[in-house]
Amino acid sequence: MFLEFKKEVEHVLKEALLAGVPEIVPPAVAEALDKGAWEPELELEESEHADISSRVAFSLARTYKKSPAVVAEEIVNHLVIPAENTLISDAVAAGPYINFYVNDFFLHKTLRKIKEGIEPAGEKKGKIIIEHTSANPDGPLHIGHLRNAIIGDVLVRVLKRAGFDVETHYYVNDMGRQIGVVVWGAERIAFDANKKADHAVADVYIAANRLVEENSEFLEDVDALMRNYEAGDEAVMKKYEAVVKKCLSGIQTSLQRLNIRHDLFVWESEFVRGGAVEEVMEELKQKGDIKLDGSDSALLLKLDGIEKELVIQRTDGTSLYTTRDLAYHRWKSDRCDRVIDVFGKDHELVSQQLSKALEILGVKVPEFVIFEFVSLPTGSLSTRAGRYIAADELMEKIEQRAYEEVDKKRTDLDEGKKHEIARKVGIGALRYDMVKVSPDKHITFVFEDALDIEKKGAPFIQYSHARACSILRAAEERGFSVRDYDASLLREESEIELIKKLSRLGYVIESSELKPHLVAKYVREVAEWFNLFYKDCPVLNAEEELRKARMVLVDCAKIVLSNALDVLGIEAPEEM
RNA sequence: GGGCCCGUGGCUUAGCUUGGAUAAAGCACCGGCCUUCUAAGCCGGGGAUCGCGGGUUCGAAUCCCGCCGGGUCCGCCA
Repeated sequence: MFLEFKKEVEHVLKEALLAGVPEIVPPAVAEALDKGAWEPELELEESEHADISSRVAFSLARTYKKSPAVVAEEIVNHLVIPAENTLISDAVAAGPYINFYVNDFFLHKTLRKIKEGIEPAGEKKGKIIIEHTSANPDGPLHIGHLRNAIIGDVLVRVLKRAGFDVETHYYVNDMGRQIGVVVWGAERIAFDANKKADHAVADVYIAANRLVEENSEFLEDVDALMRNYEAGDEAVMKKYEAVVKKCLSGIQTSLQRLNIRHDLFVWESEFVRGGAVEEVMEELKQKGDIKLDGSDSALLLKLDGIEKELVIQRTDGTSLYTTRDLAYHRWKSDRCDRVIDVFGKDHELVSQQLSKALEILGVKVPEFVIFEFVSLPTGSLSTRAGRYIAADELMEKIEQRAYEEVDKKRTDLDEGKKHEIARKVGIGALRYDMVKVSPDKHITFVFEDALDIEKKGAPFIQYSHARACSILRAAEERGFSVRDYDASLLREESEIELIKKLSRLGYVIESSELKPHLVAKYVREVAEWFNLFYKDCPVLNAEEELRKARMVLVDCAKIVLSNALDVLGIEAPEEM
């Protein structure tokens, strides 16, 4: 509803500017005005002093040669708020600011719209393909992957809500050396059948890697495997497929537990065998600034503004990761309107090279969401040094920690229920922790902090939701129902502020599309306001008419909380 | 060495795109609140030279330049 209010303010303010400005504007602007071409900058901003505020008077003050406060006053004098069917109650000049306030109709309409159901955005805005996680299939996910996966997944959810048709990809790097090592290792080391598939693969990878490092002839075996795989040798392909699929099945189990799913797993080898990589290479040779590296003739591509040339083909003629990625991006680009990649900071240069090369090919350049690294107090993550925390281990511990909490607080519940709540709270806390911070902020992962359910993260929000559910449950038990209600009875500050907060869901989704942490902040604020309302305003014990109105408000808060949590991929428990 | 990112109370952060109304939260700390819908909650308190130094501006956490500290990348790896 807030979006509608904002639009109306924009309209009204613009009309006022067009009506009020002419006498004093400079000739150039006056001329544009005559042609109807002047698009005034409204400078609207959120404000603690109003529901929305404009500081346009500041910038006009210069041309007016009057003080901002006087200008604001004059604009307000020209401001006409429609007599009816408006969401604006008032516009006042507060010094240099023009403050706009919502009216009762806005509040009523907000509740009505929420009760009718949260609309998943009216018109379709086009198709987006978003790639995230894409961890190499040589072992389980660790915390670094987790940040990628969770940011990516929240982005997917935000964009879907914003009205896009979203397809999620996991790009499977099945052609790298490390996969070759695993496949080689799988021929002589058995997978531990008692372990989760991806962990079993990691064991073999680590063991095989050690053997290969100690013995260079093994290395040649691996190279041979890689060549044969790229060439499409049937028997080798079968071996690869078995290993990669095994690992992916384990990874998918982890992702599922996190409430994340991908629509498509795209194997990079498809682009080699399907000829797409070859096509890209040929085209780059024609359109790009190509040079040969020495006599051995690896192919280098010069990219605008980037010091280092990009190697697009090895001396032996085989392809490289980046070239295959180019083919993948061209394919994606043909199938959608926007391409979004969630990459770690270490891939930033790659993303720039990718963009430049795609420009040469005339392919739509993807949008990148680059997130900074997750490190441990002991230093940066390193799989080889054994300095990492597996996602599975983390989920296990955090759920267990959540269980202890539920067990302590709800002795009345049965085990199944307690475990279910613990799962929702634990995973929710983890997801919230990963997404609440801006992607370009470096994170030091402290295990104890992540396990600390007490901090104002997901559990706090889920708790508000559970409280709302609890009131509605109790109301039902007492036979209270609401057919008609009078929203104008909601006059307490905490009631009005809560409604205003609820009205912003659509606005937040709209305005934070590539900034998932803003959604996290919003949900927390809704929960805070709900808690204030909960404290201030008894629902069940209120006089009948007021009770009905408050029940509606509780219901709306519940709806917004669960929807906003869903945008974050966090489940909303009915009780905690 | 060069590119990119980060640096806001003791700790973790929001605000920076588009400069404006007392710099906003959480954790921790101190003090209050369970005979009323779940205290995983609420209220109050102390605590910030917005890394440092210049500049632009009527006005800078926000824009520009320099510096310092941390991260990351700079493979015929992925």
